[in-house]
Amino acid sequence: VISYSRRIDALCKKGQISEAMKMFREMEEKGSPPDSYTYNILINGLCKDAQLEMGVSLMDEMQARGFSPTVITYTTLIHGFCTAGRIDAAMDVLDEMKRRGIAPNTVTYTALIQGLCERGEVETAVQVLKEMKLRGNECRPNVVTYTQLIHGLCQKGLLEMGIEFLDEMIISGCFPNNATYTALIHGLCQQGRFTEAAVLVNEMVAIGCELDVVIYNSLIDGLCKMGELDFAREMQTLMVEKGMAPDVFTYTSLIQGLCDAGLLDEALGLMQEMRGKGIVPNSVTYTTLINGFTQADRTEHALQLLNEMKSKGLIPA
RNA sequence: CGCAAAGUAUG
Repeated sequence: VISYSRRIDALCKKGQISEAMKMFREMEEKGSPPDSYTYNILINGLCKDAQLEMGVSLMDEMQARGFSPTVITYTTLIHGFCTAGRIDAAMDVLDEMKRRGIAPNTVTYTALIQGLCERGEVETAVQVLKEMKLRGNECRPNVVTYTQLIHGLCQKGLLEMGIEFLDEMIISGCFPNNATYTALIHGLCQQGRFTEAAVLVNEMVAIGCELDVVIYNSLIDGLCKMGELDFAREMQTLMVEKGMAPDVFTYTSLIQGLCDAGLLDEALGLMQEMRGKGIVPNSVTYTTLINGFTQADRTEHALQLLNEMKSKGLIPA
């Protein structure tokens, strides 16, 4: 059962849902019927594939078979509905799990916060966090909870509020990590508030976080979007000096910056440079360049890049 | 530790 479940999980995570379903049904015949783990795995796969109703009927099926849905089953569905923007349906699932005596935990509420933020229901998300703190124990907010909330706030442009929650989490003894700081640094950079982003960079180093490639990429992207291409390149040099390898995100940001500045041939040069470092341009990189050339009315070059992309088996992003 | 939640590039 375990090896079947592992294989089904792997298929789901590769997006091969129908293959996963087939294997799931096959388990019966081979005499090792699915258990509640297997059901949860497949329900998660269905949710990630936006097949929410199918996920719900699978939960009904597991119940009919005598496996009670667990907190993981319900949380998986809540996360699925939240990701689909169906907060009301997520709330229904939450009510049902409570009715059945299954206690929501930190993960459950964190999924809910994500959905609420994406729907712009920021105040409700903050309320959920408060409730988590009141309940404590299994519901106590952790670094993921705070990061999720901060990320959601930053995406809505509510940076000041995000910074307040950064302070709050530290005060409550929950240590921010790179994901937490990335949410804020990225948000600040997107608004051109590079100086404030740099302050947070210093802060994170001071508390013992290592600057990773994602942080550097966020800073480089911000500088590019501000038109500060020289500073962006300096930042790239700095990251290399610190032992961090630029990746396809780094280069695509730089290429975008050059395209925006009308420096298309320089942008092509960067694609060569990245290739020279063994970094393979992906469909986003190509799309960035193609759009740049198109907007500059260098359509022939854009088409050439499009063909090159297709010849490498890449689908336009 | 067979299963659920968080950070960066184009559109």
